Amino acid sequence: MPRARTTQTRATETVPAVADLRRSVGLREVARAAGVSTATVSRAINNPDVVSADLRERIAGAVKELGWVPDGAARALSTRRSHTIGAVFPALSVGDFAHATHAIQSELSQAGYTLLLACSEYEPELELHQVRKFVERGVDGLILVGQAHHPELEPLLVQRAMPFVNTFVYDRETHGTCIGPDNHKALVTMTDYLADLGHVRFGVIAQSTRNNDRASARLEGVRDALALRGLAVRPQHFAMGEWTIAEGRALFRKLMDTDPRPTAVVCGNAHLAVGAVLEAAAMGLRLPEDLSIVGYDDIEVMSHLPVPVTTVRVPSAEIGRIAARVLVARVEGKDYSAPLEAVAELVIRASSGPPPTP
Amino acid sequence: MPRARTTQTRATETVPAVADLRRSVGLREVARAAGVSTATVSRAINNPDVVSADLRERIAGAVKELGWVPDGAARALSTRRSHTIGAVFPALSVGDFAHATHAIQSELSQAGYTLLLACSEYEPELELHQVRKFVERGVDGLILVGQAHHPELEPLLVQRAMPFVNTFVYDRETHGTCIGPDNHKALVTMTDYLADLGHVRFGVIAQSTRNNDRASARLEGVRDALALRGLAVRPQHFAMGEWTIAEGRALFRKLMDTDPRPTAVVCGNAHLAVGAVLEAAAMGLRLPEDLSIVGYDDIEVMSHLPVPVTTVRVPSAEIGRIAARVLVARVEGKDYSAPLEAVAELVIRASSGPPPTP
DNA sequence: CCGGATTTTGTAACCGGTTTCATAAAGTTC
DNA sequence: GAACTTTATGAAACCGGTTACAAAATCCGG
Repeated sequence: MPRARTTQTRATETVPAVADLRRSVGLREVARAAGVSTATVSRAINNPDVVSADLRERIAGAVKELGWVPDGAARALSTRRSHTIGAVFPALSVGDFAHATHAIQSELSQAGYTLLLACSEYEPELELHQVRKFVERGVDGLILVGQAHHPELEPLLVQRAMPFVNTFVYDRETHGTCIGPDNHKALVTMTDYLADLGHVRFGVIAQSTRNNDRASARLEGVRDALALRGLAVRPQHFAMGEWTIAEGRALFRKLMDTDPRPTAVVCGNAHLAVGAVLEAAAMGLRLPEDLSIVGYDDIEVMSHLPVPVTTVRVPSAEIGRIAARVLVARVEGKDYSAPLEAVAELVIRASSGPPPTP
Repeated sequence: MPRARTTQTRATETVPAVADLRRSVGLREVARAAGVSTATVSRAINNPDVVSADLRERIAGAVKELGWVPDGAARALSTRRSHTIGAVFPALSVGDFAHATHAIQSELSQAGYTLLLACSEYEPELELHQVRKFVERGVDGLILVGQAHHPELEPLLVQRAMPFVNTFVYDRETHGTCIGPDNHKALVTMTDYLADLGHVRFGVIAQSTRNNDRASARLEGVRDALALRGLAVRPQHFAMGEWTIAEGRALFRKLMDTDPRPTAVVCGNAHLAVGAVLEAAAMGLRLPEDLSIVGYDDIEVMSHLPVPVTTVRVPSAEIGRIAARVLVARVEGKDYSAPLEAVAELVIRASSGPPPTP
């Protein structure tokens, strides 16, 4: 900014103005400027009440004047606290996780913490690697997704007494370390709802359950609920693939290419459901008269499609928020009790109804 | 490990076996165990070639045995490098940003860096705050979005010689510090395309341009392109709001509630476009016979709607990847030249065509 | 105005790595 | 084998804060 009066004087001296640029100001400099010891400056920052108002003011002045910014690394080294929380998600661009990330970040930021983010790409090996990196970075706690981790993961954390929470899962067995919906129960509920409407021939379009205990649990939910009624999904009515709209369309088409067709199709996630519903429309099938389609996770478009889609609403943001709070509390030794099971609500819309009467 | 021969002797002394649990192992311990100095251990880790194979092996053994993990804070303090990059996005759950985040993270991780993530909620004040926090945390570089920042932001970074890049914008003037599409140009192209089809009455549905120079630039693009042909958007054909599908529907309805109606509606982002298209369908309008609707940003659902939507494809992931690479290169003093302008490609689908012949 | 309790402040030892510089060991050359 | 490089190691200073402990200043009742 200060374009200065360069040409003003007769270019006699070469200005050594840039002088102090290199030597960054530290606590020592501030202390000297304020005429106190470094200990006092440190106290004035972290524990103002124990410093006399007089000095506190002088120090504040010096800090501002020198534009001092405390060095996080030094502080972390000294206090053994980085005020940093690491989160490892399987993917970052998936709606749920993106919303959770946002909530976590915002909650942490408010509590004076910073979020370190990494991605495991649904690979336990990579998850372990990322966690290890975070431990090296000195995070104060960790947020993970799911309960099924690499076998070395838990020992690593337990050994270092590193606080962590598993999100997007809930299970009475491990209450206290997990925060999320009960995936199994959610799909039992959904399946019961459909079965109660009279459906008997169920189809399932699922995302890969590889390294994904949430998806597995959901699948099991459908199976278990059906089994209780003596029903099962026929092999040709079951399809598994990626979690894209395109895949949803393709798999749905495959399911419809059978005889008899299923009368209710349960989709393992939102994108698959959107794909299935759009493909059904393209095929000229009427929902719910000809068949019912339901999804999992309530992204905005679900309720706006020509036929709004019945689904399970997962409060991702809330899960993130609670995870962050619980973790921060644990790190700081306070205790914060919150409901750890996130209720996954069944949202019934027009895409589901009684099976067609033959 | 050395569970020792505790019960060997007759349980005389109370075993202080748990002893070393608390005292975490540090470089010193490793050095002692390997019978070398700390300097050598440090070198064995960071600069293996200068250490003899013999010692290197002994040290590796000690490290593994003691389960030592280097302390990032100490290292950061000593090297003045945190191997950490901060990114501040206006929002995290928006598709573009989520994809970019993912790409950045993955790229950084590969280069041995960790991503710190924060969110500005489209508030310059908050952005500044987050950036400040990151500076304190000692990040090596910063990734921002847009070019319009809080006035104190750039000075803060420049003063500390902190490398940074602005993403999702491109502008010849500031080449070198920005990576993204030329938002203005993209919408000029789009508008020209529509005008060339014969459209004259344009409608615009835009997201708020408050603190969003990308959205503003896009809007200007439409205006400028039209002005070149002596055209302008009538006030009643212009609507602005949030960036949700619901809002898109509402605003579209409002635009259609005019006489004469626009024959081409340009939407400022993907969600608004999806909403507009779905509302058009609900209103029984045929695309593109009755009118054309186009969007910005190509999310998957755009191509799967009953009438696939013409839009501009923004390579968010690529933007993130390049940003990460450029920044890392800059931090490490290498130079890495990459195309900084991300081409925003016009994707023409069924939702646009010539205006109806009256 | 004194002795003891209380509050403020300073000194210096950490935190756990990296790195400079000196020294010891090994290798080269003639 | 002496003189000179080159290479491998160690001792100790340093990065920039925090904090235990001691010393100094202030307050207080009697």
